[in-house]
Amino acid sequence: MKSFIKVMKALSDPNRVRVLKLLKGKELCVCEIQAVLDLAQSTVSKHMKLLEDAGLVDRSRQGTWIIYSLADGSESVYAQTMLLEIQHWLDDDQELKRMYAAMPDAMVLRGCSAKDGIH
Amino acid sequence: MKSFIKVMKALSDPNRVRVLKLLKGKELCVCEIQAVLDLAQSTVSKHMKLLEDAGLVDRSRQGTWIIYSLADGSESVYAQTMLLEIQHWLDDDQELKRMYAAMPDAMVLRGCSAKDGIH
DNA sequence: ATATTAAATCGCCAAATGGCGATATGTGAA
DNA sequence: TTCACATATCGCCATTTGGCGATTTAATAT
Repeated sequence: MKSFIKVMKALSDPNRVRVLKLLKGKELCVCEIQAVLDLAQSTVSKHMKLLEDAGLVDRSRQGTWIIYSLADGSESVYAQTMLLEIQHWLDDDQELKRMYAAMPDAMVLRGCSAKDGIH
Repeated sequence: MKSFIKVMKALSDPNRVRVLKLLKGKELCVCEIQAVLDLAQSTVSKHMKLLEDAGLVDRSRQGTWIIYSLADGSESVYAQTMLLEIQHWLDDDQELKRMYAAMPDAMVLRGCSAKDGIH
C-alpha cells in the first residue's frame, strides 16, 4: 500500500507529470527540465527525488550532469503500469511541443553532443 | 491534465484507497465506511466527495442513506483505468478481511436487508 | 408537526506540500 | 589547488490536505 501511495502522490503534481511527458521524448538533465518548467533549480531537484523514490525515473551521471530518464518499472509494479498508461494518455500532446519549444537550443543539443563526445 | 491530476490526488490517500477496496466487495453507506475506517463522519463525507468528483465512485439514495458504489468509469478514462488496475493490485488483500471484520454486523446486513425490504 | 437518523457543509487546527533563495557537495578544467 | 558548473540539501514561507466537532439539510417514522 505504501509504495502504491508513493506513486500516486508522485503523479499528483502537474509539474511532475510534465517531467514524465518530457522524458518520454528523451532523457534530460535537471537544468533542461528547469528551463522548460521555469522553476527554481532546487524545486526541480525536489520533484526529481520524489519521482525517483516512486520508481518512475532513473538517474545516471554524465560528468557534472545528472541525466534523468524514464524508469523501466522494475522498481515498482505500480510505477511500471502507470508509466505505460501515461504513454497512452499523454500521447500526441500539445503541451509537449510547447515545452520543447521553451527549451533553449543549446540545452536541447546536450543529449546529442553527449553521445558525440563533444561536450 | 486537470482531470488526470484529480484522479491521482484522489488515489493519494490510504483511507480513500481503502474505501475503494471496500466498495469492490459491495456498495456501502457512509456510516458503514465510517465504522470500518474509524474516522469522523464529516471526514468520511469529505473523502467520498473527492472520490466522486474524480469519477471513482457513484452515489445513490436509499431512504436516508447515501449508498456509494464503484463507478463504471464512464465519467473519466483515468478513473476507469485506475479502477481496473486497482482491482488487480489489491486483489485478495489481507487488509480487506480485517476491515470487513471491523464492520458491525448490523451494518454489514444493511445491503441484504435493503434488497429484502426488511429495513 | 415533531423527532430521529444519515449525510453534507462549515470553521478550525496540525501536518504535508510546493515554491523559493542560500548553502553544501561533487565533478571536471585550468 | 582553485575555479566553475550542475545538482542536492537546508531553512523558510504560503497553500493545501486531512482530521475534528458543530451545525445544517434531507428523509423517514411517530
